[in-house]
Amino acid sequence: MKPFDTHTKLLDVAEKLFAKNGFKGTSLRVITQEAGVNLAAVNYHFGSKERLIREVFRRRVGPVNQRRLEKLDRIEEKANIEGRNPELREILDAFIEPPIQLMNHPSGKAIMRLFSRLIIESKKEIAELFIDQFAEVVERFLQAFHRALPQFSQSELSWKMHFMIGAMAHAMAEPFRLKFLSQGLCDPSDVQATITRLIDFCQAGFLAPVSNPDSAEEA
Amino acid sequence: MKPFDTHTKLLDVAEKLFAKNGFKGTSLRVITQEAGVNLAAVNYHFGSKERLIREVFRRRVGPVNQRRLEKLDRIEEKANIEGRNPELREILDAFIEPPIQLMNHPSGKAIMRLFSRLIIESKKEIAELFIDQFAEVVERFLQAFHRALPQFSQSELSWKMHFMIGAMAHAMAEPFRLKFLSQGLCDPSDVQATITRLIDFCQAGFLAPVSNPDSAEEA
DNA sequence: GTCTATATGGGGATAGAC
DNA sequence: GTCTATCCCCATATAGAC
Repeated sequence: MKPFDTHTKLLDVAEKLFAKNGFKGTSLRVITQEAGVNLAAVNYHFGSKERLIREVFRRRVGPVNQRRLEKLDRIEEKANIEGRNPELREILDAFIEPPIQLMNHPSGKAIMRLFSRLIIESKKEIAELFIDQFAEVVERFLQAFHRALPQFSQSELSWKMHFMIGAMAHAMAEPFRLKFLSQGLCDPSDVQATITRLIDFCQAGFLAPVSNPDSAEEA
Repeated sequence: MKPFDTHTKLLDVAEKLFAKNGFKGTSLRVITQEAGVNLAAVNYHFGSKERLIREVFRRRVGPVNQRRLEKLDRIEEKANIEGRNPELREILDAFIEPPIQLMNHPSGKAIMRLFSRLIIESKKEIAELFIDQFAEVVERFLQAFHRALPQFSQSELSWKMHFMIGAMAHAMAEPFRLKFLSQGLCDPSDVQATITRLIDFCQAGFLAPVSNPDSAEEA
C-alpha cells in the first residue's frame, strides 16, 4: 500500500472513530485495525496519537473557516460597492452555511461531531488548537456584526454570537436529539432546512432588544 | 470514615473529574486517591464505574428537571385560572432558569459541564440515561410551547427547541469561550445576565417566522 | 514503509484478610 | 466497610527484522 494511501486512510478512520467515541475512547489498535494497516503505522506517519488528533482536526477545520472568510469578504466587498453596511442575514449565512454544508460530505456526520467535540473539549492542547483556528474568524465576524447592528455593543454581540455558536454546534453534533425531541417529525438530515431554520432563529436572536433588568450592564 | 461520607465524597470527586476530563479520561484510581478513600471503595459502594457515572448524573439532573416541571406546573395553573394561554417568556424561564441557576451552586461549574457532556455523549448507556431523564420534560415543554405559539407546528417548535437547547448547553459548558469571544468584555459568571440574555435570544428565535427553505438562498 | 514482538505502564475489577 | 494484593486486559510507543 502506498504511503499516501495509508496516511489518508488513517486520517479517515481516526476521524470517524474520534467523532463516535472520543479521543480517550479510541485506541490506536482499533484505528489501525479498521484501517487495515499495521499498529505501528500511526507512530510512523504521525509520530504520536496526539499529533494524529491534531492532523485530523486541521484537515477539516481550516477549509471551513477559509470558506467562511471568503464568503464574508465577498459580502463586505459588495456592501462597500453599494455604499451600505452588510446585512445581518448575509453574515449569518457566511458563518453558518459552510459548516452545516458538511452534511453533504461523505464523512459529514463524523466531521460535524468532531467540530463540536472541538468546541466542548477542555484539554489544553485541543483548546489551543481551537483558538489558533478560530481567532481570526471570531474577530472578523464580530466586526461584521457590529457594522450590521451598530445599536449593540461589542459585548452584547459577543453574547449573541456565543448563543448562535451553541445552537449551531448542537444542531451539528446531535441530529439524533432532534429526532427524539420531535418524536420523528423532523428530518435533521435536510441540509437546506437546517441552515434556513438556524439562520431564522439566530437572526431573530441577534435583532432582539436587550432587556435591562437589574444587572444587565453595557460595555 | 462513615459510609455515607465515603459515598458522597466519591460522588463529589467523580463529578468534578468527569466534568473536567471526561469518563474515559478519569480513572477509578485518580477518583479514589483524590477522595482519600481506598481503590476498592467505588466497586463496594457503586458496583462498577459505569454505575458510578449513572449516580453522578442522577443526583443532579433529577432535581433540575423536577424544578423545571414545578415551575411549568405553576405557570400553567396560573394561566388556566386567568383563562389564557401561558406566555412564551414564562415557559422559557421555566426551562432555562433552573439549570443556569446551578452557577450559584458550589460545584456549579462541574455540574454544568457534566450536563453538556450528557447532551453530547453518544455512548449508548449515557444516551439512554438522557432519554430516561428528559422524556417527560421534553414532552411537557413542547406541549406548552404549542399552546403559547399555536401558529407553529410541532415540528417547527421542535427545531426551535433544538436550537434553544444548543444555545443553553453551550453557555453552560463553555463560559470560557465567551471570555475568549468577547476578548474579556463579557462576564459569563453573571447568572442573572446569562439567564436574561438567553431568554431574550430564544424568545426572539421562537417568535421568528419560518421562511421557506427553497426561497431563502443567499447570494 | 511495513511488519512482529515487546517494553512499560495504566486500567477495572475482585478475593480475602482485617 | 475498608484494606492489600493481585488478576488480567488494554493502552501507547518503540526496536529491529524484512
